[in-house]
Amino acid sequence: MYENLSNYKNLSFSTYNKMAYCKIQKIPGGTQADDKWWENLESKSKGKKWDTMRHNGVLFPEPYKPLPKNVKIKYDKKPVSLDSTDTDNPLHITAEEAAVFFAMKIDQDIRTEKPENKKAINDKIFCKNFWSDWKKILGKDHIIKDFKLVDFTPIRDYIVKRAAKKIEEKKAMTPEEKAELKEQKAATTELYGYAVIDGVRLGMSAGIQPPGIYMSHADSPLRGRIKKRIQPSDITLNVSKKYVPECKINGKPCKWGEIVEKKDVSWIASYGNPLDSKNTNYIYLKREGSHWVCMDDKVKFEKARNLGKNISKVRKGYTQDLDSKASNTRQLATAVYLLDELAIRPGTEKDEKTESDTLGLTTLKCGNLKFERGGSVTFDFTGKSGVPFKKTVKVVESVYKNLKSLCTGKKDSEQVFPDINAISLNGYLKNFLSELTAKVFRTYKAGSILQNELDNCVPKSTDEVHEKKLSFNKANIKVAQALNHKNLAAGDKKVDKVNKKIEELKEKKKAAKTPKQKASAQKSIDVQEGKLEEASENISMNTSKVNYIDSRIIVAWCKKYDMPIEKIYNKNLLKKFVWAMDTVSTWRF
DNA sequence: CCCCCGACTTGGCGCTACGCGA
DNA sequence: TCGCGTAGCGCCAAGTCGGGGG
Repeated sequence: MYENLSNYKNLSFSTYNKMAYCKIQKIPGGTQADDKWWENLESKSKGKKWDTMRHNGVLFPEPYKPLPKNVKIKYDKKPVSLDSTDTDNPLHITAEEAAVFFAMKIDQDIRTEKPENKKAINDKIFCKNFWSDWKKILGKDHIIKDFKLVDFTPIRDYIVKRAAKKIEEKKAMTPEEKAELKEQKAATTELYGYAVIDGVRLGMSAGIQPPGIYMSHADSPLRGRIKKRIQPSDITLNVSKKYVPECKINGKPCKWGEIVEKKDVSWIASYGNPLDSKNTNYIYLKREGSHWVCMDDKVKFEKARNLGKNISKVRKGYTQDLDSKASNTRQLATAVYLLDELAIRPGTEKDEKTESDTLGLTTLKCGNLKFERGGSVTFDFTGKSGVPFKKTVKVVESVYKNLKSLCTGKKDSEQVFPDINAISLNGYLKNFLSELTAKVFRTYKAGSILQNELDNCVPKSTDEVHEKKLSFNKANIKVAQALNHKNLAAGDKKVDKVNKKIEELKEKKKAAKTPKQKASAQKSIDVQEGKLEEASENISMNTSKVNYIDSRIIVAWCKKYDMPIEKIYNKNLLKKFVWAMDTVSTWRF
């Protein structure tokens, strides 16, 4: 598996990088990264990211395979055949294919809502949006006129059965067949899984989004709309002009939409979002293998650290403004106080016609605030991706007074901060610290909480690895709580499950005959109990680990207490944070 | 000058490979 | 060896924010 962290002690950033990446970078057209390559990387003139970029283009999804002729939807209880070959419409999808998409969603829950009443088929907007797109594919003379009379269950039942059969077939495969399948996959990865940047091969994921139905994470007014099938002519490739790859779809030659050579960006290909071509989708290097992401991460954490160094100055600044005579300034200062205190996202403005009405700091409405006795305020709103945010905090007197006056005489649906937005908030923050933006507060919060928790967490040298891991998790949970990262799908079942397991393990411990068995049972109990808090609040630690926690804090702690870092970071995270591995044990956020 | 959108980060969750206990 | 549960990986949705362009 992974070598122990101690092997990497005192390696420089570039040396470690080379160890991680260069061993595997032998491909036609790509040489191994040498010192010069890494030096160039750091010294590239501003805005320029690469000199040569080479890749084999993008990978299109499989074409649609028609259903057997006897599998049909029912319209008004009678079987109806749908066209399965004509894709001559703006979505490039056959009428039957669209029906298959819908049939596979009818039992699915709309995310964020209670499952019992929120099957997609019962969601009026979901159905209305699908119907309006499907109607266009069917054409206006089609016999299907009333969506309510369409029964998709025959297709659903067929697809479910087919999927089950496929699993059985896979199980029944001989080792040789399995090996061949694996080889095929590897061959595709070999061809489409890498880009060569300035002569160095790096992982990319070349897959174009397949067509389907747009499933919003929250309550987007566009949920249920059909996402079109992307055509080669929709694709813009970013590639060195002398290395433009051949365009092929299902083995047939085709033509790329556009070829560009934009050296100031890191994307490899782009195309209009399949739902709404005003937005752009991108193909990038894999996050964990991208040297650009590595370097940007480092910059991001340094910004957060800089906020930490200057936090008293920043606090002093906005505290003064809390009592400013100008209403605008008071609003800004109050918002920054909340940013600092609660690490809420800034809340950029949204288009209510096409986007969910999830909220952030500057878009909060008076109905989201409740003024409690004793100077506390409860914040209750739905945030990014439909995650509920509900916290009660005691605020300083000026903030309480400001918030109260901002909400007095206003309807619940009116904005708490009518005169500010994310842009003006960021502009205001620049007064205190250049390069400071609202989201930096979240990164700063994550770093400072983890550093604090780990400072107070001093494992005994006799502790086993799993005990150290538990201590670490406790600290990580604190961070995830602060950032309100949750896993809603698990519901309440998770806690019950953990509790049940603990009971079982206790029984097992009682029944244990040898001290060794007893100890092993206790270890399992510890692990489960460690999960209890996480489960009870549906906390998800992953997002903070991937995006918010400065890996240097973790590396330093691991070195200090001889904790193998691979117990905290998986393979990909080890790669993503490769730049931090030479951090010394005394390093602090 | 301002606003829209380009480019990138951040987010939850479904799927699957894999490891563990029976 | 087999079935089962789970971590983790990849997918794609949903944010942030600065600067290009009208």
